Formats: sequence, structure tokens, C-alpha cells
Amino acid sequence: MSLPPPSARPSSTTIFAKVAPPLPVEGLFTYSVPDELAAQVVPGVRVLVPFGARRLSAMCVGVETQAPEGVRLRPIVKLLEDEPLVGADILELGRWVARHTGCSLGEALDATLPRAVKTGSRLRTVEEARLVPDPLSLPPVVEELQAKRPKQARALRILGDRGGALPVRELMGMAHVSRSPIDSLVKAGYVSLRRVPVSHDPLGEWVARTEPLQLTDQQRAVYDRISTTVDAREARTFLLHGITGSGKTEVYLQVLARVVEQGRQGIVLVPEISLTPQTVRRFRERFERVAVLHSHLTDAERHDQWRAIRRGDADVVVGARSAVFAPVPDLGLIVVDEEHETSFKQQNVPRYHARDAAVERCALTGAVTILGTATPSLEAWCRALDDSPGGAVELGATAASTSGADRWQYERLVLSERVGGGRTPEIVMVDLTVEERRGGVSFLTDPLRAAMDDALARGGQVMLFLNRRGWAQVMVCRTCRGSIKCPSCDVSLTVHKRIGRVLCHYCGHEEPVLRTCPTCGRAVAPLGFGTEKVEQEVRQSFLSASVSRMDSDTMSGRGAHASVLSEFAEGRSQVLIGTQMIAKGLDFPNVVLVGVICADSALFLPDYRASERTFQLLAQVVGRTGRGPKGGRVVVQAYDPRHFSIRLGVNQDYEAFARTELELRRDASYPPFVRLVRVVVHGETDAMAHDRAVALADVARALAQGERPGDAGSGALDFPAPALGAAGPDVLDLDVLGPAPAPISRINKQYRHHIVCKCGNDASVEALLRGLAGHTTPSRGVRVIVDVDPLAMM
DNA sequence: AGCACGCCGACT
DNA sequence: GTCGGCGTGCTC
Repeated sequence: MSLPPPSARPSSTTIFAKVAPPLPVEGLFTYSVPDELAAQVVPGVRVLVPFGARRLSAMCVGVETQAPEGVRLRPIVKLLEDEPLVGADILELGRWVARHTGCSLGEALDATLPRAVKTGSRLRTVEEARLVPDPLSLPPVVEELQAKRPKQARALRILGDRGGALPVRELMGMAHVSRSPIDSLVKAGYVSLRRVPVSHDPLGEWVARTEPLQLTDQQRAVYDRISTTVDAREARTFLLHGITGSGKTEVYLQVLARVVEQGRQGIVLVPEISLTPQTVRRFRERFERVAVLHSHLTDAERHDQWRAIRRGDADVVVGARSAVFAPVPDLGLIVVDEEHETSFKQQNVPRYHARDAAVERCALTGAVTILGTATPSLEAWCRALDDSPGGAVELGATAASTSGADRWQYERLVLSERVGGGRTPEIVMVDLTVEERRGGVSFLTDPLRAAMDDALARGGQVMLFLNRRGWAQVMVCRTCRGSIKCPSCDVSLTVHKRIGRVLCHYCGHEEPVLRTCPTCGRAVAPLGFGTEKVEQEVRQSFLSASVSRMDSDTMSGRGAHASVLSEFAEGRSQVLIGTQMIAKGLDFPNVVLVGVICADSALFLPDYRASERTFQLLAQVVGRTGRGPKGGRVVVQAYDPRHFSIRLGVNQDYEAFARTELELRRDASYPPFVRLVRVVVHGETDAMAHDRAVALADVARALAQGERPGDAGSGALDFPAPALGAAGPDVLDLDVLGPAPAPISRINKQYRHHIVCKCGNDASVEALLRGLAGHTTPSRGVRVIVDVDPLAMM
């Protein structure tokens, strides 16, 4: 009697697949697996399954040999791909995302795959020849063939020289042979053929290679510390706190090179807005095999890039948020550049933060994370404090404890010197309150005008920054003091002069500019200013200068962005006015003046991060100036120029800012001393939203009081309960605020109420999420959003 | 998320 | 008397 053929498992045993559907349903579903599929049903493959009255594609997350009791199982219809799309590490990372954000495992895993990969948007494939023996044993074979079959020998040698794999057509061309010698090699068993997806490179233009730069002593010290950790395959997170111009990118590049030398891969996450061809180019100049994942790729391109990454054909992956899930086979490093940027947080389910997901992924796989920034988020800063020399920890309190998981302890590394030297720009502060009292009606104050005159006279360029688009902020009635508001939202309509209309920046509603108040019939007048008005006034005041504006109003068309920037870069315009867009990562050596029109425009919003954002913006703007030989000047206008975030921002004194702000946060119990979970309820009527919010607050308060989540619910979760801290299993460190109307109480005809929960530790966050699950299902006219670690509270 | 089942108003 | 509204609950 002969043995059965070797296979993954005995074919006689029936197996059952645990499946996670990409829906907001808790729990896993078990299906029976037809015998003929048994060998291929493994965790990480997607399967087509019957689900109620329909069929859906779901992820297999586990295989069992025992059927669960009490349910009648239905069989899997078919496999959607022959090998797993998701590896063990991503599967585990998906579990973390689900646990961390309160979504289902299926939703989390679904988000790890690009849509193009799931739909299998047609891959162009190409036939590839692959060497069967390993390249080392090749020379004798070539030698042997040389005499009688020279064409085969030549093809084989070329194949060996080119790494053992080439598209057949390319091999034919390079060896100057027809198809038949290759077929002979296949018959002889030296070469195998297979069809592989063709990777057409979206940024395929050839890029000249550059050599690593000489590191400064500081860079060298940082590099040595990180590369030692990389070599040791230690999972560790570094907070690389480097001022603008201190050469963080060169450090990334050289650590990446180290990782690539070891045959491993690195992922570089950059904010959406920074993912420009220039950014990608910096990596392509240093590495041969760079893959890019971003929103402007076509489906086929994205699919190709993803497949190439999965095959191990990319050494470095550059991408935005979702690239944290890039399926590299052997992860060595994830760089999160501009760690503090808010675009790393996804604004729909699953609401994960790519920085935190990166740290988690590296912890799971023994890789290194570098969080690079000039202005660390206070969360990251706190996690790096305990180790830091000089101990800024005198605050006495530690950041929200993280149930002993030391993966959340970062190590701080500092780059405090500009690589090319470079001067700190001259700073001019302008008090708008004083200017207004003096009768000034313009936001182009005398000191700013004078500085602009001077800059232009010297042949320099000027950037003016204002984080508010449009012409006027609002139309206000001088008689009844009413303002013109959006009919669908609880916000004022912004005046846009060029199109002659007022519009809502939240829902897009627009209407003509009225001259009279709809309530009392008296005249209304514009109040406040935006980039459009700044542009107009600059044009009127500086007749000889060429002025351009960059904000989401002027940047609608594809390529508009690039054309305005190149116009400015080439000196064809002298003044560039813009919003946030122009503050990020742009280096123009001829800019000798940066004007911040109103530095505190964001400071008085009802949001606990207002100071942090104000500081970051100013530090960024100041850091961008003065790089060129002409030096630089920054004029900062503000209503309260003595506010610490403005004062310290222009001095780029991060540590002093962090000290001040952390004390305020600690006193008010805000992050990073607690973690927030914000629950927003949208309702068709105010009462609907309010009532549901009250019910949810009751649920949260019951949990805070130590009531365990409903027993039915707690067993249904597919991950183990988080280990609770020393506080004891029944006491959550949880403080529930609200419900209250959200600061913007209505958007798009939806009334909004919210609840803010302050959690003292991770266990409380997870327990809260588990307790809320089952109470967040939408009902008639009401939707519930749960946002863990929200970045904005509006 | 769908989709079915189920219980109350205006139509042939 | 039925067709159809959408509220509630389940999906291995």
C-alpha cells in the first residue's frame, strides 16, 4: 500500500474556514470547505461565500478541523485567488486595527488591500523565463552547452547574468536568438516558463543615481544608533526630532540602504500632500527598485505596484497612509516622515492612524520605526520623554499608560543643526489689535508692506500665508447683527468675489451675494478676509509685481498645482499667496520674505489642539525661510502675538512649547495624558441625534461605573479581551463628557451631537469600544461615528 | 451593509 | 380585501 501524496494536510479530514466579512458585523463565520478546495483554503485568501441571501467576498482568517456546534454550516462557493493576498503579519495588524478602532476584523482587513487588487482589475501579463538551477552551478552547464548548442548557452548565460529571470521576449532580443533555443532549454529542465504580471512603472522615467552624502557628526550618530538596531533586528521606535534643514531625509536614505543590503525592505510613509514626483525622485535616485502607492495611480498601476511589492520586487515602498499595509515580504524599516501630520489618520472606517499602525506592524515583525519631524506631535513626544536626557519629565505625570506594552516607549534622537549652516531669519511681529486701533483697515499692515517693498526691490520673492480661502469670511448685517448662514449647516457662508457668490465650505451650498439682510432688510457688509482678498489687495498695491494664488479654489484642474509652482520657482511670479498648501515642504531659495497674515486664525477654535497646530504652522513657515544666500525675514501678524504658541513658534523652540502645552493638557486632562474616544451622532432632526447621544452616553457611563458589557456581546468578539491593568478588571479609568451639540452643530442638514470619553489607559479604550459595539448600529435617520484618538473636535 | 420578515395605510 | 411602506434583526 502506497502512501498518499504529500500535501499540507490529510485530504480525508474535512476542514472548516473561519471567515471575516467586510461588514460592520462582529464575530467570525464558519464555512465548510469542499474537499477539492481544502488544500488552498488558508488564512489570508479571500473566498466567495453565501451570506444570508447574497454572496460576498470575505477573508479567510483561520482554518479548523472541528465544526462549531449549534450552527448549520454552508459551504464556500470558491476561492478568489490561489494564494493568500494577506500575509501573517498583515492579518495580525488587521486584528490590531479592529481592536484599536472598534471596527470588525473584516472591515480592517478589507482596508489593507487596494480596491484594484480586490477587483483584480486586469493585469497585463508577460511570459517570463526563469533559471531552474541556482546561478552558482550555472557556469559548468554553460560551458557544456557552448560547443554544440551555442545559442542555448548564450541565452542561459545572459539569464544568469540578469538575476535568473527575464521576460522571454527580452531574453530573445538580448541573446539574438529565436524562440526555439529557449524552448529547448525548457525541455532540458534548465529553464522554466511562467506568466507573470507585467509591472509597468508609473514614474518610469529613468533617474540618475546619486551617491550617499557625507553625514555630519550629528547625522552619523543618529545613523549609527538606528542601524545598530536594524542589524540587531530589534523592534524599536525612534522619534527623530530634527529641525527643518537638518538632513532627516539623508538619514532615512542611508538607513534604508542598510536595510536593503540585508535583503529586507523598507516603507516610507509621507503625508498625502508631500507625495510629489520630487519626493519620489529622491528615493529613486538612491534605489533601483522603488514602488509607489498613491491616490493618483490608475487601478492597473496600483495593482501592478502592489503585486511587485508582494513579489519582493521593490526594495523601498514610498506611499501615503495606506502604504503602511504594503505587502513587503521581509520588513526591516518603516519611516513615517512628518509624523505629526494629520493626513496620517484615516477619516472613514477603519479610522486608524498610520503612524500608530506602523509602530504596531514593526513591533509585530521585529522591524524599526523612524518617526521623523521638526515639530513632534505631543503624543509622540511624551512617549519619547522617559529616555530623553535632561528629563523633560519633571511634569510629574506620565502620558496615558499603555498597559505595560513597551512598544509605546520611543527613543528620541536629535538633529539640532542645519546641514548647510544657514541663518535663522529675522522675525518681525505685528500686533493686529494695535494696527486696527490705529485705524488700519487692511491686513496688509505698514510693516508688512514695507517688508514686501524691500524684498521686491532686492529682486527677491515673497510668500504670503493665510489659512482661509475666499474673499470675506462672512456677510454681516450691521443693524441686526445677523450673518448669512448656510441653510444646511451651522456655519457662515464665505464670500467668493470672483464667482460673485457666497458658499459653504462644508457642504458646497452656494447662493448669490445678497446686498440686504434677509431678516431686517437693511444693508449687509462683508467682514473678515481670505486669500482672494489678499490677492486683490496685493495686486492693487504692488502694480509691478506678478502675483499668483494657490488654494483649493484655484487648484481645481489637474496640473494647476505644478504650473503655479513652476511659475513661482522660475521667478515668473514674485508673490505667491496661499493656504496650508504652500506651507508644506516647499523650498524656494529666492524667497526672502514670508508673511503670515493672521497667525492666530486657528487659535480661537474650540479645539484642544489649536495651540499645537498654530505652533507647528509657524515653526514650519519660519524653518522654510532664509535658506538662500539672501537671507530671510518673516513677518508674523497676529491679534495676540504674545500667545506662547506664536512666540515659541517663531523661535522654533519646540521644547519650551511642549513644556507649556503639556502642562495645560495635563491640568485639563487632555491627550496625551488621557486618550479620547469621541462619539458623534448624526441625525435628521436635532431631537433624533440628541436622544441617541443620550442613550450612548448612558451606555458609556454604565461602563465607567464598572458594569460589564452585555454578556452576549463580549463573547462574540473575535479577539481576546485586552489585559486590564493593575486597577482591577471591573474599574475602567473612564470619564464621560456630554452629550452636547458638536461645535458645528449641523452639517449637510444633519444635526450633530457628540460625547467625549476620556480614557486613562488603553484597556479602558478597548473596553469602551467593546461596550459601545452593538449600540452604534444606524437606525432611521441616525448614524453613529466612533472616533478613537480624534484629531479634531469640530 | 443588504436583505428578509413583519406589521399598519391607500388602492383595484 | 391586497400592495407596499420601512422598522428590526440576522447573516456561518
